Amino acid sequence: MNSEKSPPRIPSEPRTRIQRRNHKAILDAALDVFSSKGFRGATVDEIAQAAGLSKPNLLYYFPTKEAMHLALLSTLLDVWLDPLRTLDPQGDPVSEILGYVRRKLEMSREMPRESRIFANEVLQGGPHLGDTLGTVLKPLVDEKVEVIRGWIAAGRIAEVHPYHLIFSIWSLTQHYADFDVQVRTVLGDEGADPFPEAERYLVALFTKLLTP
Amino acid sequence: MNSEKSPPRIPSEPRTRIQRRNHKAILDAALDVFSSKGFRGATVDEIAQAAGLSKPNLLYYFPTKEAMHLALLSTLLDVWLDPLRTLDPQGDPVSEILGYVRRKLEMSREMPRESRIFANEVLQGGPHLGDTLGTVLKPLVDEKVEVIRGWIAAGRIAEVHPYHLIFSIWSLTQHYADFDVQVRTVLGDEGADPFPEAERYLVALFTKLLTP
DNA sequence: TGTTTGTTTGACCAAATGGTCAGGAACACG
DNA sequence: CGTGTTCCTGACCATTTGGTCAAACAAACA
Repeated sequence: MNSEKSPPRIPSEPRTRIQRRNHKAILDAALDVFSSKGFRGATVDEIAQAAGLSKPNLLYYFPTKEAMHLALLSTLLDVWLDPLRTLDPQGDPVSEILGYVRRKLEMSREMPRESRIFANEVLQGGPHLGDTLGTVLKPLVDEKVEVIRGWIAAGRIAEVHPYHLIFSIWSLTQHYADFDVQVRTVLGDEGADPFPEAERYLVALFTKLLTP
Repeated sequence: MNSEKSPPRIPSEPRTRIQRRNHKAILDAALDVFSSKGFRGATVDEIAQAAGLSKPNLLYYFPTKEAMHLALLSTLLDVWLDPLRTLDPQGDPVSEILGYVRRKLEMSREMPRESRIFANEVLQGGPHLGDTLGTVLKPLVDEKVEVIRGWIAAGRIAEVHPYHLIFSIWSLTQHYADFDVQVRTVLGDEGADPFPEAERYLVALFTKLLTP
C-alpha cells in the first residue's frame, strides 16, 4: 500500500539517534554555506562535505536543496524574532527598548550566520519566504508598535515614529553581523572586536533618542 | 603582429557609437540583474536578454561575467562614496552630517540597485572587491573621522565614536534600499513611500545624537 | 566598388550541478 | 541467526551555464 521510498518522514520529529545527529549536522553545515554563499551560490555537494556526508546521503534526509533552505529559515525565524517578543509592555520603556537593542546586538555577535542568511534572503526580495514576512513578522511588529505608541502617549519616551524606531534597531544591530568585513576593514587592526564599542555607541544613541 | 581577436580594448574609453551604446545597455542590464539576483544567481543569458543582445554578442564586449561585475563595482564605487567626500570640514558640523545623512538616504531611494549590489558583495565577504575596501574606503573614512574628531574636540558636536557614527549612517540609510521588501511589508499599504517619514526620523535621531 | 575593420550570431563544448537509482552495508529485533 | 528496516554509496542522468568559434553581416573608408 505504502509504495513511497522516501524514508525520513517529518524532519520536525526525527526518529533514530543517527537521524537526529545527521539532521543537526546537515542543518548546521547548511547554515554555514547558505549564509556565506547565498542560496544560489551554495552547492549541495559543499553542504554535504561540510556535514561529513556524501551528496546522495544528504539527499536522503532532505529531498531537495530548497527543502534544506526552507527548514533552516522556518526554524531560525522563531529564534530570530524572539528578542522582540520579550519586549514587555509592563516594564520600564527605556530599559525595555535598550534591552531589545542589547539582545539584538548580542545576536549579531553570537549568530552572524543567522543574520546573514536572512539578509541574503530579504535582499533578493524574499523569494523563499513566501508570505512569512506578512503573516509572522508584520503582526508581531504591529503588536509591539502599539506598545510603543502607548509609551509615547503616556509621555514615558520621546515622540518617535514607532515603525522606524524598530527599523533603526534592526539596521543598526544587524549591520555588525551582515557587513562584518566592512566594519573590520574600516576599523583596522586596532580594536579587533567592534562589539563592545558598538554597544556603548548604540546605548548612548537610543538613550538620547528616547529620553523625553 | 597584433594577433588578438578581442576587439573592444579598454571599456573606459569606447570607440564607436555602437560600442558606447551597447556598453551602456550592458552595464545597465547587469546592474539590474546582479542587484536582484546576486553574482551567482545572475546568468549571462539573462543579462544579455535584458540588454537586448545575444549572449555571444555580450561576451564580445565583456570577456567574462566577472569582468562585467568588476566593471560595475569599480564604476559605482566612486558614485557611492561621493556623498562622504563632500563632507566639508569648514561647514557647520551638524548641518554637514545631517546633509550627509540626507544624501545617503536619497541615494537609497534613487539608486537602490547600486546599494544592493554592494550589500550583496559585502555580505559575502567581498570576494570580488579584492582590497578595495582597504585601499579606497578605509582611507576616505579615516580622513573624515579626523574631521569629526576635530569637531568633537572643539565641542561643536557631542562626543560620539566617529567610526560608529559613520557605520550608523550607512546602516540606517541603506537599510531602506537593501531591505525594501521588509520595510514595505511591515509598514503595509498605508504610506506606500517610506522615505519621507524615514527622513524625518533620521534627521530627528541624528540631531538629538549630535547636539552637545 | 572593393577591402578592411568592427559587429553579430547559430552551433557547439566542457564543466558544474541538482537530483535519481539500484543495490550494498549496518542496525534492530524476533 | 534471520529478517525487515534504516542508512549509505557509486554510478549515472538531464539541465544549466559560462564560454568558444567559424562564419555571416554591417560599416567605414579608400
